[in-house]
Amino acid sequence: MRIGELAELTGVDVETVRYYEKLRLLPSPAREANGYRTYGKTHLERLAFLRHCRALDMPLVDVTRLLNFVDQPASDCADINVLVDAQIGRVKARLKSMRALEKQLTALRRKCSSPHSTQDCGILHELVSAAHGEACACDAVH
Amino acid sequence: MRIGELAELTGVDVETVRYYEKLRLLPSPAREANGYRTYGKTHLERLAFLRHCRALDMPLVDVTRLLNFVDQPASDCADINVLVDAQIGRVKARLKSMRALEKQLTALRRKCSSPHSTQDCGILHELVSAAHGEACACDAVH
DNA sequence: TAGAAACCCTGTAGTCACTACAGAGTCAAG
DNA sequence: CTTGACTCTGTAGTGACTACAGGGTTTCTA
Repeated sequence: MRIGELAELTGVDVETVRYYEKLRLLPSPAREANGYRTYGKTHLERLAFLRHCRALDMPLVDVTRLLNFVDQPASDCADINVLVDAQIGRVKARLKSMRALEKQLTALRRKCSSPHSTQDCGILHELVSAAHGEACACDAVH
Repeated sequence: MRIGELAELTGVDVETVRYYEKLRLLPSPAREANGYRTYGKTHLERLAFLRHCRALDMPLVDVTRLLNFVDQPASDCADINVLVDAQIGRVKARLKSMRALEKQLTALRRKCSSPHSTQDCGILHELVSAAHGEACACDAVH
């Protein structure tokens, strides 16, 4: 299997496959006589695993560590839980701030419905007020 | 006011203030005889405005455009709404995927509670299964 | 069989919004 | 007088890619 096919099957960009190889997340594949990379089933699986972790928004350093665990089936799995828990923590925190953000933005948006000159724009007015230290619609929500 | 004080008042890192200046988001301040930057009230307000927009997670290009609107009070504000709406859209989309992500991760986490060898780890097993194209706990949720 | 389109290679630079130095000068307090 | 805190410029690093530039190879079509 050439790099294009592997990329197609996993939904990864060709450039990204090469990028993972450079970072040693994927083992260097064999080469054809012309220098083209050839991949096997193991590469496909490892890349699918990798993408699955990335779909869970795990940083590549964590994925690297998970892949090390996969390579050493006899080791203890406690560290895996720590890793996943940390990821859950990150996601929860981000989720919380995103929810606040959404409220702030919609509150701000309500300040201006019909188009008029920027001089009278409620949105801009709110944002400028904030610069003067006054209360802003988007602060109030929080 | 020197850069340290400005940074203190706005809660921005000193390096970041200089960074904003380099990107022309902040006008170049006057200099003391020794070359130190001196800032006035307008700088403070502009920087506060900037940070407020950043707190709403707006990209700096959008902030630049908003600042241009502030500088030209006579122009039409319809574009501001477009800009804010786009930001709301981005946040909503991100929120949706973060919610799904949280569910996926907690489903995955449930696969392994007590520590054992990685060979038998439910989490790793799920992740590897995914690499074989099988259903995974975290897919099911979605 | 010629030529074009699609693929592959390496290497480097760009993205975003900072952050972290290195290496130097300046200033205030003890 | 020296220590520490501040300031300066400029460059490089972060994370996870993405986008070339400038080549070579393969495959399809006319």
